[in-house]
This record gives sequence, C-alpha cells and structure tokens, in this order.
Amino acid sequence: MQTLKEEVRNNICRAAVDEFWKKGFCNASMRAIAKNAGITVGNLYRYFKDKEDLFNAVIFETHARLIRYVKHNIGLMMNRPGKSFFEHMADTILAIRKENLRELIILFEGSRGTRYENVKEEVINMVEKFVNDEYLPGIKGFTKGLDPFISHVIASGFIEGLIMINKRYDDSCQLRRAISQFINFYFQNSI
Amino acid sequence: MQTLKEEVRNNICRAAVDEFWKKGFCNASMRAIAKNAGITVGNLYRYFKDKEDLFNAVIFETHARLIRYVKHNIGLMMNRPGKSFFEHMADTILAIRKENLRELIILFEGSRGTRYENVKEEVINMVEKFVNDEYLPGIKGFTKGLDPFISHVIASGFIEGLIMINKRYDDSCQLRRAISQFINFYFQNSI
Amino acid sequence: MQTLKEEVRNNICRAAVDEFWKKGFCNASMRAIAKNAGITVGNLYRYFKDKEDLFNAVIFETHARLIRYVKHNIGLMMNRPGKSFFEHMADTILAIRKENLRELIILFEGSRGTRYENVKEEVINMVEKFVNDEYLPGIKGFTKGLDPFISHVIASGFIEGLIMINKRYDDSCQLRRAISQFINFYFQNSI
Amino acid sequence: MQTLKEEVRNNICRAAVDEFWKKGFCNASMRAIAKNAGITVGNLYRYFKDKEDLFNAVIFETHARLIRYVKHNIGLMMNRPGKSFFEHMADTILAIRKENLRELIILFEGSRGTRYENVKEEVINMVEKFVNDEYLPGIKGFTKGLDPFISHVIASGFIEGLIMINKRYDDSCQLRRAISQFINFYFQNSI
DNA sequence: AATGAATGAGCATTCATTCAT
DNA sequence: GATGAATGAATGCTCATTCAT
Repeated sequence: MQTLKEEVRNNICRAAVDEFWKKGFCNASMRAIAKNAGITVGNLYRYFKDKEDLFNAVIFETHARLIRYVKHNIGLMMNRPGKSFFEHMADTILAIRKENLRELIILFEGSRGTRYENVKEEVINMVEKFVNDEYLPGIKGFTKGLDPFISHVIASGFIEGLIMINKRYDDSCQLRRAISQFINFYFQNSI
Repeated sequence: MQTLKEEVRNNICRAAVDEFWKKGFCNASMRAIAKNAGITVGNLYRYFKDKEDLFNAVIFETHARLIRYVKHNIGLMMNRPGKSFFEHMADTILAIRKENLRELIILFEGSRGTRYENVKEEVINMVEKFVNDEYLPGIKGFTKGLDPFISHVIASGFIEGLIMINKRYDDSCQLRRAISQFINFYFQNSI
Repeated sequence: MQTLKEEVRNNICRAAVDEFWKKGFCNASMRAIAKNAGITVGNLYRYFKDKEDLFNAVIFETHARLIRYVKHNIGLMMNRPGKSFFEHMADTILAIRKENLRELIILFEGSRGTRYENVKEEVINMVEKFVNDEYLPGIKGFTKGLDPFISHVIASGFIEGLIMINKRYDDSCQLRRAISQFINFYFQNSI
Repeated sequence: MQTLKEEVRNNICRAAVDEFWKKGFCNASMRAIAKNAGITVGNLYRYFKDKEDLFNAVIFETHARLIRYVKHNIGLMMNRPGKSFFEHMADTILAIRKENLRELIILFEGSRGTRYENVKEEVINMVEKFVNDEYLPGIKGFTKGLDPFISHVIASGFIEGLIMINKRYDDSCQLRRAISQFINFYFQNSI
C-alpha cells in the first residue's frame, strides 16, 4: 500500500523520537525505527541520509527554540529584571514542552555521540552565570567564600527540576502551579 | 604467571568498574574488560556468566550499602531528629564514596539496561518520603496545598547535587565544605 | 515536460555511457544514470529491463561494428595484402572511435560481469590469427620454433596500444601520426 | 573443529587472493572470503582488521619485491648496461611470479580503491623512463620527432606482455623461452 | 583453570529492481 | 507513459558469548 510521503516522514520521526528517547542516539537502532515506522530499512534512508541526519531532523527545531529562548531570557534579565529570571526559564521550558518534551529530554539525556552532546552543559552554564552574577549576590550571608561550583550545581538542579516537572504533568494548569511552587522552594530567598 | 583465583576476580572487577564508569553498562565491552584485567575473554566468562552478572558483582555491595544507609538514615530521623537528615544523607554518600564513588556513579548513571536501572529513582523516592513527611511540614507557609511531586523533585535535586559535588572534588576537606554549603542553600530554611 | 520516447531513450543511453565509462558495469549506478538522464528510476526500467539490458543497448552497435570490421580486415588481408593489416586495424579503431570511442573502451575495460567480458580476448584472438598466419612467417629468422603464444601477446599489445593512443589524443592529426609511429615501432620489420 | 591459527590465516589469504583476483578489491566480498576460507565473518576480522588490511596482507610482500626489483634493475642499467634492461625486467617478473603471480595481477588489475591503485602506472613510468632515455636513442631513425607518448605505450605493452606470458605458463623452462622470444620481438633492434 | 579461536546475530548503510498510483 | 516510494538482499564491520583444546 502506497502511503503519502509526508505521512511516512511523520511516522519515521515518531518512531525515531520513541527510539532515541528509549535508547539514546548511540544505542538506537535504525532497523527498529524503520520497523516501528512500518517501513523497510531501505526506505528509511530515502527520507534521511543517515542516523545523525534523522536525529538532527527530530531535534533541530527543539534545540533552536531552546537556545533562542534561553538567550532571550538572559538578555531580558540583564536589562530589566522585573519578572524573575527563573520564571522566565520556566516559561521557556513550558513553551518548548507543548509538543517537544521528549525531544527536549533526548537533547539533554540521549544526544551523546552527536553534535548536540554538550547542549545540556551549555544551558546549565548560562543559568549558572546568572545564578552567580545576579542571584547569589542578592542573598544575605551567602556570597562570602561560597564555593563557585555550588552555582553550577544549583543551576543544574534547577534545569533538571524543570524537566522533571514537565515530564510529570500534561495539564498546563497543574504544570504552572507545580513550577511556581518549585521556584518558590528553590529560590525562596528571592521572593 | 599463575594467578590466584581471588586476585583474578579482583582484577576483573577493577577493570569492569573502569569500563562501566567510562561507558555505562550498554556500551561497555567485555573484551576491553578482559584485556584490562590481564586475562582472556574466555576466562572472564569462567568468573562471571555474562555481562549483567559482572555488573551485578561490581555494583552489588555498593547498592546494598546505599540502600541500607538510606533506610537507616530515614529510620534515624523518624525517631530522633537531632542532626539534620540531609547531613546524614551527605554522610552516607561520603561514607560510600570513600572506596566506591565510581560504583555509586555507575549505579546512578550507567545502569540502564540492568536490573538496577531504577535505583536512583528508588533512592530519590525514599528521600522524597522524608522530605514530604518530615521536612516540608516544618517549613512555614509551604505545606498547604503543596504539590506532592515537588517533594520528589527536591529529593532528586538533592541527590543529584550530592553526586555532582562528589564527582567534582577528591579532597575530603573541600568536599565536606562544598556539601555543607550546598545543604545550606538547598534547605536554607532548616538552618 | 512531455518528452518523446526516442529522446528519452537517447538521454538514458548518453547518461549510461557516461556512467559505464567512469565506473564500469559492476560499479555503475542505475540511480545515477536515471538522474543524469533527467528521468526517474522507475521510468528507466520501462526502457530497459535491467542493467545488463541497458549495457547491451549502449554497447551492442559498437560491438557489432568492431567485430564486423576486424573480420573484414582479416578477410581483406587474406585475399589482397596491399596495405598493411595493422594499418587496416588502426583504421578500424579510428573509424569506430569517431563516435564511439567511449563505448569501445567500455567494451574493452568495463564489461566485466556482462556477456561482453570476453570481447577483448576475442578481438585479440582474431588479430593473433593474422599475426600467426600472415605476419610472423614473413619475418626472417623468427618463425622456427616460435612459441605460438607470442602471437597472442603481440596481438594483445597491439590492440592495447591502439586503445591507449586513442584515449590519449582527440586531435585526429596527432592521433594518426602517433598510431603510425606506434605501428612502425611495433612491426618495424614489415616496413 | 578447532584449527591452528596459522592454517586459518593461510586459508583466509588463499580465499582472499581468489576473491580479489576474481572481483578486484572494490567488488570483493568479505563474506565470500570468509565462506571460502571455511570460517565465519566474525572470525575473519580476528585475523585482519578490515578489508584493506587483508588486501595489504595479501599483496604487501609482492608489492615490496616488485618495487625493489624494478628499482634495482634500473639502477643496474644506468651504471653498467651489460645484460639488456628488458631481460632484467623479465627476470624480475619471473622472480616474483614463482609464488605470487596472482598477487601481481591483483596489484596491477584489481587494486582500485586501495593505496596500491597507482602501482601499475608507476612501474610503467619507470620502464618508460628507461625506454625513453636509454633504449630509443639507440635505435636508428626513431628518435627524431617521435611522439613521447609512444614510450609510454611501449613500456606498458612490455609489462602487460610479461604478465600475460607469466599467466600462461607454469613450467619455468617454457616461460623463459617465451619471454626471451617476446623480448626479441619487442625490442628486436637492440639485439 | 585458562586460552583464544570461533560463532552468529547485530549494526548502519547501499542499491538494483518492483509496483501502486 | 511516467513517477518515485518501497522493497529486500547485500555490503563491511562489531561484539557478547561459547567451546575445543
């Protein structure tokens, strides 16, 4: 049975997200993806020239949005720190998650072996920079002699936390509430 | 060279920790382990029936201690909450790390594909239980209507933070100081 | 664009000659041929049932002419040996080369895996027959006890030489001069 | 059934020579080689790390000898041109052929895609240089205005002829006689 | 006990050929 | 007539595991 091109492409991407999500890039099997997309291996390669190309197709958009948003937030905060940076970050993740939560997780947890393997680190570093330069100095008693690595750990925990909450909830109402509570807990001094 | 059985076993385990630590369970190579243990593949299989068996041998003890300690801490806190639970947890990780830091990290980050793949989740769940039952109720204003999943996220961030800091420092002095600062930040209300 | 059948066929053949010439039969790609002919793979198979069929179509005429000419030359020489046989052979190659040099080379150097793979051998055998029966007996001192296989080698070297020179030069003037010099060298005794 | 290492290696090399000889490097199949060597693919790769490595193993010695001999001959002739250069070349091929005729042919005709693909050209160029610098100037009437490409064709025909004769005969007596006759024909003016 | 040769299924990728549209 | 999506077997290569010695 002849299927429309776009439909097949979507099937492949769906199957690819599944596979990359379960196994990560390195251990994902093109055979398995083809099978779950309901096509043959040969045909898969008509749509994507190799594994990395498929990975890229599946992750590109999400990656671009993520970087764009994070940079935007940091820019925002540097100039006019009205709303909390952390709330902006949460909004970012919320904006991305709508359709791309799994892609985001693949990006962060399953991209070893691709050109994206350092993305998580980079995002954390950006947040860390903010934590270090803007957030911590505002807290009483913390700055003196604080181990600089702590900023990194905090930034990392914040990002991971956001992702976990996003993984957990589908309902956007619950989601916002949970994120808000999380930020309150995590950065309670800034409230 | 005639090697005693026990010595060979130890060599294998040493090499296996190295390999699992660098590559994780899935991508670890039995050949590489045998080579680095100074024995042949065939002989490796006399000591361990398959890859999972070897993984188990290498991780079993650490896993048992981890679970034991965590349970112990939770028991402790339930009865006499003198020292902070979180400091106990930090002590636990510190106690394990002395000889088994890498095993701990393997357990948490490289056990996908084995029966241990949910250990991190389980430990987090135990910590979460404490956070939920003992810690949060003690904080003013937070408990009412708090999303229960937040406890999970907090527990998770705490564990991940401890691991990151342990990975970062070798010097036990720096380590304790960083952990202490981290706990102060993370659970600042309990100070 | 509505293309006439014959024009499409010609496009395919043109593309096929290119491809077979560059890669030989075995390594030629049907996809590449279709692409360079400006049609789709599927359509290519409407014109030619498979790769060998296409090869045949492209080479058939050239092959037929080659065999015809060589036989003709031999016939000529048997009856009236005016002009040198070797010059006739050179003329043959020259006549074919005008439009079909690449087909000739494909036939001689890229037909492995097809029914034409022995053509070179066959042509050589025909020339050999002449060398043996007509040419060598005319040379003083050579015939007695001459290894019959030498005729084969000589014939082969002659054919290969003609092809090399044809590959080398496009200008028909240079070509004739080089061929003439080659024959002079190769069969100097007959001059 | 457990076979000795060296025997298996030899079986592989035998099968590889067969395959490379029939198909050339590019079209040779590692599976086919393994099968004909009576082993599995996996085992083949215990002996040779990849296709090129196997090719190299099969051809290395022959290639080294060939180059060594040819250079030696050229050196010889430049200094003391007693015995004919061409006879030296013939001796070279004879020396190699004893055990390595097929390897020699693989080197000349089936090495496309490997680091050896230009060997034939290089050998021909060396011979050509001699033909051009030493041989042709000694022939009356030929040098003036002779197309320089003719030297190349002559050198090539000589090498190909030697190989053909070698392919033909196993008996070294017949072989020497044929080669001698061939040289006499090919370079009759130098006699 | 130990060796390391051997197995065989798995991997990503390519390509001549077929066929529903 | 023509399209190009789809097929499936083949390619080189890897690796956990087994087994004759």
